[in-house]
Amino acid sequence: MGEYAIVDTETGEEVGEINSGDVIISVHERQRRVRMKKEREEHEINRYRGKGERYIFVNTTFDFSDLSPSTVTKLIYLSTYAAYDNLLILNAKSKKEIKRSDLPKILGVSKRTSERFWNSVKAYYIREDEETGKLWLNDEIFKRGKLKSKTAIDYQQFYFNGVRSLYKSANGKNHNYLGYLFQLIPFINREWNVVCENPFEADLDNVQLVTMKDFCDYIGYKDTSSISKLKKIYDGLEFDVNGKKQRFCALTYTGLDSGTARICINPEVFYVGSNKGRVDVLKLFFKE
DNA sequence: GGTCGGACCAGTTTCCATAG
DNA sequence: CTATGGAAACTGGTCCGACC
Repeated sequence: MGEYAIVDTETGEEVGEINSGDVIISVHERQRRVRMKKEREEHEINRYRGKGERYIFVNTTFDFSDLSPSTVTKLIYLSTYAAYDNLLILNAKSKKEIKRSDLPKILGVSKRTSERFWNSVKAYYIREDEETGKLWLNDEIFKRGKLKSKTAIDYQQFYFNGVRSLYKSANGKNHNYLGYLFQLIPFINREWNVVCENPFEADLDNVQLVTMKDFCDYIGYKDTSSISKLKKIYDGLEFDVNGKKQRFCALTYTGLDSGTARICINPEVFYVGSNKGRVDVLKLFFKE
């Protein structure tokens, strides 16, 4: 059902329509995505792997922009329940499959909210086996286990422990803010875990960092008057790492202007770069 | 100029009623 | 009984004005 028409202001002719759920991105934004796709094809990386931790790869050519931020967060969290064949199971030992009716309990939301979540992911992101009720993640987006190195550059690596701990310690209202950053995964630098314009640049001098002001643009904030609120919220997003509290992301800035702050994501949640030493240094920023 | 905080509006979530 | 629609409550974003 069309809710709004797109009309040529000169001829008055109707040239298209906008439906509920459609997403509008600017020409500038679209050009950058095209450019980044090209960059991706020109780079490859050697992957650093964490100490026997479980993780899932998420295809970064998908930015989940057709989902609401809180839905993205739920989906990423749910993906940590995937087995190696992308079947969703409660835990690795019991192999008990997750059914649609289990979702409210796992996601920690009401039945109705779970139903709405399901309605937005069922078309593409998660497949339900009609006979058995088993749930499968779309393997174009999610992959567990080994990747062929040829395509490795296209994936971000999420750690189960970090994502789960983060999801559980952020109460429901903060799931939106987690989602904002999950949606920016295509813009996160592979080596340094900072939000930036050129995510494949390994040389720190050349990384074009994104400021809080740019971040507001990306996530659709109309002005920058909420930066200080955003800062407080992201500073307050803490989760448990081996018994110690850590921040989800670090906002670093020089001087007094927080509008120029840069955003760096805690590598305990996701990290795909190659250099373990860099990761360890990054971790310093997330301590209490 | 920038930051902060309150008021208002819009979007989300929950709860309940109703249909199937 | 489950699935869906809608009202009410709640949360988050914008606007705007006060205060550095």
